[in-house]
Amino acid sequence: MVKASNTFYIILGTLNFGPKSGYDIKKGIERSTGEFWKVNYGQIYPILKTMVGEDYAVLVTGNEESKHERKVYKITEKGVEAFCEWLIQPINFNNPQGNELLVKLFFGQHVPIKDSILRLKEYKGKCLNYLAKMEKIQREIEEHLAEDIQFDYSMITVRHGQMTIQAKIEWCDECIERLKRRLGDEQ
Amino acid sequence: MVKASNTFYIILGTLNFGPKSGYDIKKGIERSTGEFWKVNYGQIYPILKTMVGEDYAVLVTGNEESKHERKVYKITEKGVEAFCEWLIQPINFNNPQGNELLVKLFFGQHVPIKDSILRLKEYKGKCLNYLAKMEKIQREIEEHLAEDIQFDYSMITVRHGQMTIQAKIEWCDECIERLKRRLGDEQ
DNA sequence: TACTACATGTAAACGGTTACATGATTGC
DNA sequence: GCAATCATGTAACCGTTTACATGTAGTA
Repeated sequence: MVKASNTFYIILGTLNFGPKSGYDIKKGIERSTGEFWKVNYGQIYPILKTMVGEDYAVLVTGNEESKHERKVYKITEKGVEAFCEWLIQPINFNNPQGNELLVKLFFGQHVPIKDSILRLKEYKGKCLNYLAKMEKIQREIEEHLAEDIQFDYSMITVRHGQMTIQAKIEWCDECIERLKRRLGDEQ
Repeated sequence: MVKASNTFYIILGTLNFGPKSGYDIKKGIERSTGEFWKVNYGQIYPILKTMVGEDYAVLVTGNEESKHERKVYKITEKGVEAFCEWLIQPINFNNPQGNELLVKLFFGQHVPIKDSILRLKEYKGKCLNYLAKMEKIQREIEEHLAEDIQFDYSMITVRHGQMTIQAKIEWCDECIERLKRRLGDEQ
């Protein structure tokens, strides 16, 4: 298996919903994972070329040589395998490029539900640690920066950290509940 | 003025709190803006070199030629000017590299309080629009994806968007209140 | 006719990350 | 003496963004 970027696999995952052109892929990603992982044509077209070269996808309509004709690509078996393999790889929760957790949860139908729940629990744990760290920083600011011109500006950033992380913790709980319910439905 | 990256100005802003070495800058950024803007030595040292070359900073201790001696840099008047100029430039709220709004609010003591409030109000407006968009997407999913295997996985990502944005809206309100209080204290 | 959306593609530039090299200082 | 931390620096690499080039199809 070739080592490839997350963007490579997100394109592969989009193709896994059904055959698409580069243009369709862009629109599709904008409507689905676009809020937490962005792609542009400068990445899509070269990646599509590599995918065909490496047999992760095949051209189903359009001519390979023509430059302005719509070309539709279909994922291959090898492509599906590589995509599913990538899905179960560990997540970098701090990737500044985009939200890997959300991307992999979005494609969760190709992964055991229990694994998605486990990921959410792992992430919730990290959030709780982070929240404790933020609260410690807040106390430090209140001790060392009280009366300082910087006080309010430091508090603004710390409160952002606390409030968004608190929301993520609640989101984890909601998602875990949602997936547990589905786990129950299946049996 | 030279066009420079946000990282350049964040380093300049850190230096604006007081003279520091490259090592200090790294530690300082990790403790302050590190949660929403990361830097590493591969950026810091070359940038510091440029800063001295362009007169944004000067070396106050240590020899320019030595390779393993601690070097402390101090921001110049030109550096302060460039930093303040950058601070008032429009923000790209969608920069995936880091959170420009948080960075510029953090350095808010060098900007009129009213301008920081205005920025928060502008951002809150964008959040409200985004929330409306998310709620529309949620309705679309409920209409078109009900009973679909993808339903829960799409809901997970949409709910993340809704819940984190809701937290950001509340954060904006809290920050606006905080800064208004300070505006009152000044008079 | 002109505008908009559809559609593909490349090259250069940009910025950030990683790996590596080197050495000084502090505390056990 | 050894480990950890302090400390500076470069080069290669990687992935994303931007600018540019080109052309088609539908519609007002």
